[in-house]
Amino acid sequence: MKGSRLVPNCKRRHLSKLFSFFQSHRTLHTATVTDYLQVTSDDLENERKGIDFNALFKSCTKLQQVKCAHTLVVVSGRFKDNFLSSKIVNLYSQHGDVSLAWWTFHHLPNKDVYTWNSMAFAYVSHGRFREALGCFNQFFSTSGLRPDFYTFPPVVKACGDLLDGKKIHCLVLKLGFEWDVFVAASLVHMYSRFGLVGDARKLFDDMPARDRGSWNAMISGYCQNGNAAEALDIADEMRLEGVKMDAITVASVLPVCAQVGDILSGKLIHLYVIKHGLEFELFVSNALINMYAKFGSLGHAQKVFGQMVVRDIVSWNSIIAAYEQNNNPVSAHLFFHKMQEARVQPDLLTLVSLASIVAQLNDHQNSRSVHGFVMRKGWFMEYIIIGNAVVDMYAKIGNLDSARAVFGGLLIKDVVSWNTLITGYAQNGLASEAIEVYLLMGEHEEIIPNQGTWVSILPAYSHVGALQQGMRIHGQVIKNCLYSDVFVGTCLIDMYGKCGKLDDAISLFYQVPRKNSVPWNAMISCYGVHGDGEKALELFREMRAERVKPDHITFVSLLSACSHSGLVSDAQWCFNMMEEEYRITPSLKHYGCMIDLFGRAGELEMAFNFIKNMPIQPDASAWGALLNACRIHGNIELGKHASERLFEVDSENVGYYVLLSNIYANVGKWEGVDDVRSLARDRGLRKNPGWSSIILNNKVDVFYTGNQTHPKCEEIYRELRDLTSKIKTIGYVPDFCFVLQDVEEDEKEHILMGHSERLAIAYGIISTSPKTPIRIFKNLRVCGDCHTVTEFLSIITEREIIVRDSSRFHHFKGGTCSCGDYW
DNA sequence: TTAGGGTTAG
Repeated sequence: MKGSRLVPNCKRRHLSKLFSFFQSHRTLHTATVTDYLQVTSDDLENERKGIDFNALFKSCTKLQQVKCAHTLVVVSGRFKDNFLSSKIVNLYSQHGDVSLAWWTFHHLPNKDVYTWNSMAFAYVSHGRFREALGCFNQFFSTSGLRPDFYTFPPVVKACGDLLDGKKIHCLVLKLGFEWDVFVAASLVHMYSRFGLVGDARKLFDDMPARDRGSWNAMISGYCQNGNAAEALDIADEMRLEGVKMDAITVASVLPVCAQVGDILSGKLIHLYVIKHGLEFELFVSNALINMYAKFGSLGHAQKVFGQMVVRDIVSWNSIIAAYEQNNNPVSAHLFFHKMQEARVQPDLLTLVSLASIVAQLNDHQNSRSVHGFVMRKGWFMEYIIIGNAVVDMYAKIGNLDSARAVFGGLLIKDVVSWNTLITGYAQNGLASEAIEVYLLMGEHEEIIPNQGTWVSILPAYSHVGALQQGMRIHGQVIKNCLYSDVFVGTCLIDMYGKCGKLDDAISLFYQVPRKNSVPWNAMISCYGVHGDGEKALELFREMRAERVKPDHITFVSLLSACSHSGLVSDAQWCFNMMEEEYRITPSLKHYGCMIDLFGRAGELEMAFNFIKNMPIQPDASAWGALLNACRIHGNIELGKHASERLFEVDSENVGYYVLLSNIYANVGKWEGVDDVRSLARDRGLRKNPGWSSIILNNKVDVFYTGNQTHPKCEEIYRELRDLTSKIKTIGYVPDFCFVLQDVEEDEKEHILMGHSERLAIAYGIISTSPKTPIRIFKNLRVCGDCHTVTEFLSIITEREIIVRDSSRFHHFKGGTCSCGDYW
């Protein structure tokens, strides 16, 4: 290397490294320095005298050319100068290369306090807290020097736990540095960081002098502990003492306004920001974007973002997350593109948002790209958050195999990882897999279940009707003092309701906070499932009396409850109120409920007119509801029309073919049944995996249709054959229109016999003592033939049989069912 | 010459 020839006194190895850096900086300034050194190469000793070292060094530092400055120090032989070397350490700590900072520091023979402080600070500013503390300990035990005011603040910041913090605090007291405003502020912050905000406040109150930094430390202490009221109070106190808020104060307080939903304070602070010219501060703008995003005020968030002169990765992440978290993945994705156009490199949090965007868009192709990008970056190894986000992404797009694979590959799993997978299975209707993962999680003692766990597992248990297991979770919830949590409470209400324990659901409902619509919706839905529309309406009136604002889900539950109970005029009252009073635009689900309501009540013309007048395109559920009504009331013509429209929008759902075939069969039009069968066969039926579950001795047994893998399979089928021949003697005739396969009658009977609820009922009969009631849970709706069979079974076995299907409870007793539906 | 307090998270 040229450089090493220039300065024979310097260590060749170090110089070559430095000069390669030096040469890579091809700025005008470095070129000047290089030329200057070249000229002096012939007789360094003589020429050295002529170099205006100080001027060059100053220019280098001013232009942040730290490597040039470093080279200058080394080639001029001044690297043993504490002042200069410490300056280099500081420069490196500002400009990225902490290892070069250490190298400079390490080769200084006689380090002074300033040098040690600089090195510790370099580590702290790079987040390498353990090394910073190590540096301090070494300084304290080996240097024999006395720390100064500058020593403590970075070291206090580096403390990883309360014990470290207290040790440093003792040392501060022992050496008498506690009244320095910087030292005191860092201690205040340290105590708040470890949750001891009271101790922090005591230190703050004892301070003889406070500057803005001290106030900021105390305010941020409250903010980070979620004490919003105290934070806002003390900000007020600060104002009264004549200390103005700066960018740091504002950036600390804004997230708290968002946290506690105090939009008024947030907006007042925004006004303050504008008035005091803080709106172009990066941290302030970023905090404003985040606050507005949490309030759902995307227009304001975008306005702040648009007015920013300088944006960093946090600004981009914030605006992307703003749209992503307010369910606007398209705009979020657009901002991601703009970020790429601006050549800003995405970081971990960008990818966390992107994973969610991809999931919301159900974009299978890009889900792979996100996964690949994260893998190439090696982030899975280090950060749980992104691993969990990818698991969640796959689960949300229904790719549970990939979700499971990514989950399995995570080196570290936390409770969120487990919750994510459980929720993924549960929300994709795979309740037994969700339960399996939950039980597996129980084998890992280090994973402590939390609110998210209960909220993910309870719907799975209620889905399969596992009352005992659900009750056990209720016990754990009480033990963990989460019984007043509105989300856990709502899941418990739902679980008791869906497991047939309506009374328990109600008493729990009156124990949880009922300020928002969530628990009300669950309870209204419970009444609906149990066929009690009147009670659902009564509860809705109570909700209005308590001034709780209903949402779109409230009305879906309510309308569906009315439709099953035939409460036509009440439903119309609700439907009108939804738009007129609550300004909720009806969605397809609401329209579907209304069509179902008119249809069940026999008002087929009204239902048909309602569809024709819909302001949005009717979907399969709308036509499906009409088709079902046609089946109930035997209207072939309208049924045919409905099915034609239906098959235009969804030609794959096997259930609709069954409905149509049933319409023809009910009026003896067997050629129509045959037509539907061949139509279904030609189009290739999508098989709906139907299952039923039964719980015996705290164990859930799940039966799939046609399932032959159960250990007691033979006994079950034998019992079913016996029972079928018995019920035939008292009038049962199999209804083959529920079988769409074009096979012989024997085979059709066998297919019907394999329906999952029959397997579950037969298993219940052979496994329990006579006359014990049997409870079955089922994911789809009970087919008409199974309904008839169960009515007969309730006669010959003298048992109550309770079947909860996807929409309601059927209580069979003495040959009749409580559901009131026409089969 | 060096220090404290600040924005995004599954």
